[in-house]
Amino acid sequence: MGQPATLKKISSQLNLSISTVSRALKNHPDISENTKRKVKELAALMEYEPNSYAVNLRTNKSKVLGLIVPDISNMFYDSFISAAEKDARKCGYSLLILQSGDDPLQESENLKLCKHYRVDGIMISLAPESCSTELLAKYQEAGISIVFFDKVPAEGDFDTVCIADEEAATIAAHTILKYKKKNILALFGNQELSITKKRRDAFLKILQKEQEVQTQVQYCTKTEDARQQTELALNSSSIPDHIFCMSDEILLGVMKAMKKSDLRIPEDISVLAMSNGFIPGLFNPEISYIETSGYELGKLAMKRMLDNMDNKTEARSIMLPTRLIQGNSL
Amino acid sequence: MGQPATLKKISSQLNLSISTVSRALKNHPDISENTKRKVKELAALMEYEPNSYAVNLRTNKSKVLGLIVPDISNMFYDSFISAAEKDARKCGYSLLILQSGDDPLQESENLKLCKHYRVDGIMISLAPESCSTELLAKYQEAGISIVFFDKVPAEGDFDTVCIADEEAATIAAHTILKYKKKNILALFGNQELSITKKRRDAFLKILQKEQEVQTQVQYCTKTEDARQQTELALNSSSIPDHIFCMSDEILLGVMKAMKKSDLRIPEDISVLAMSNGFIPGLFNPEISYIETSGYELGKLAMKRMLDNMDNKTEARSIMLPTRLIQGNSL
DNA sequence: GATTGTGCCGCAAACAATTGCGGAAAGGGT
DNA sequence: ACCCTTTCCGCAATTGTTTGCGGCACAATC
Repeated sequence: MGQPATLKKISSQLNLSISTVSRALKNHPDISENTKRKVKELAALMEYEPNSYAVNLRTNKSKVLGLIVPDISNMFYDSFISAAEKDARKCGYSLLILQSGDDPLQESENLKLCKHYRVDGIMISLAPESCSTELLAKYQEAGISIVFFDKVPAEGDFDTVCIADEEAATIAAHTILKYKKKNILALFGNQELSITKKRRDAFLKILQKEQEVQTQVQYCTKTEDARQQTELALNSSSIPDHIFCMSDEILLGVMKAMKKSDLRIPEDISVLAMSNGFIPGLFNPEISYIETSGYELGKLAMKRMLDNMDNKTEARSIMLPTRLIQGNSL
Repeated sequence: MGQPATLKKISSQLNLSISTVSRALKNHPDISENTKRKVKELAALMEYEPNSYAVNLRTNKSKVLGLIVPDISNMFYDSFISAAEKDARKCGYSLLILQSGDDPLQESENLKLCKHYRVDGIMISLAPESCSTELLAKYQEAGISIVFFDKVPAEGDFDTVCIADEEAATIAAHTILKYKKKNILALFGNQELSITKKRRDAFLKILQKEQEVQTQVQYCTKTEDARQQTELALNSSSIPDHIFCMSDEILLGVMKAMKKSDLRIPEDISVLAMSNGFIPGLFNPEISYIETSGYELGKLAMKRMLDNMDNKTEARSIMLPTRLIQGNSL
């Protein structure tokens, strides 16, 4: 019992051929009920399980999907992964999860790993300055389904699933206007990312129509940057009456700076964020936010991947609708 | 170029045998330098890569490790996974990550999946009421390295890696005594878990020696439970002068309740938690905590796993030391 | 000229599962 | 007695890689 059971071992025990055992276990009509019963009994006893390597070798399918994210340890991505894993499991797929660490080099290494493990599909959120799209296009040619999510390529004919960035930013801008805010500090992330550009452009498109509204845009890649930017603004001659945060990381920095000031939310200054939902609830008052759900995006992306592998539908972009979740910060 | 390159294709192009090509690529001394050069050039051109299924089939090794956690979307586990993935990659291993959802049934299904994919090792944090230890013992017999982490089995001769729970709880208790607290509300998690028992017992062992110190113990499985318990205590006739939180989830519930009251931290009531480090920094004042680092535990567990697979050392329990991180809540 | 040695390479089996094809045995019909 | 059908099963090839063994050809030695 030490070594795992194989068809060969079962067949030699029963004085049958390997092929007969294989067919018996698969209910092939050629095999008599009597033989089937005996084979199945022994197989169960020996805890036989087909060797997945051998099966994969023949079928050239692995039932494994590659999932590449910048960092697993991240509110957004971990909920994405959590959702994706659950839905993948339901359809018999497992996930090979790899981190790029926002490094283009490591990203391409990850892709090679996916190739090496011959995954059936790859879901990827790109690193900044990624140069992996050509490689991915080649993989797609070779029959691997590719789904981009969240950080998607700006160009190319690919399957993408992402937050409805323009819509979300538009909702945010309209909400801020509704509350008659006039002096807005808008904090965005890495301005190289298309996600940042999309959100910023849609946001500004609304606000710049209003002549009496002042909007100051700043970019901050990290929480600490956001804290400093906020502190600067709060100590400036024209203190903003509203702060907009493009992400959870930025919101955290803003709130750290707010703690040090004695401005009240929302009486003196209001706050609106775009968030996965966890962080805004931690503050008092709870921060209003436009929901950008990693969990929902994970479900959507996995659905797309599974559809894709069934019936090679053509490439298209899918957006996850967003909505305003009201806290008391506005 | 559509189909992936194989030894056979290379060999037929060069009029060599498959075995010669294989040996040439592996720098076997039997093969002439001339042939090696030609083979390697064509292999590079055709982007040859050994079929991992075929290799695995022969070697019966996969270079994949199974990693089973209750939920990926969790502060502690996502930092654990992040660390584990990085270190695994360095040694040529990849991770198959599965979620049990704290469900014993799904946990055993995950284990079967690991078996099916013939992983080289399994790292697992057990679900409550798990009944997987026998199965895991069997897998270990079959040659799969098993490392338990965080939620480890109470009994059995296994490799375990976990937070030094007793030490952490002891530090917590001594810290609380140092600040002369007399009326303590101590909130613990699911009392079925050995992690809870260990922390509670070590904690109480110190505090119950002190006659003038009152300690009220409550169990709360979720954030909301913790909030309710805290609210109850704050509205009771004897308001505690200190709250101890066994975990981040509990700390969140406590702080939600605290927001509604006008008690000041640390003047009116002090707080000490056990935490991964992220949550305590979000509050004002920052909460003091005993560090229970998922990231460090991930590094430690992966090291143990890799050691284990190299030189079958005997089973042992490893503890990750902890320390007090001072905020201003005490 | 026959033997030995060396360099270079191919055959075939092994890993495990799957499957088209063919074949033996048994039964029934003429 | 012969043929045909049905039932049940095995042979062998296939997927790609690895490896022990053996073998061919050419050169060197006795």
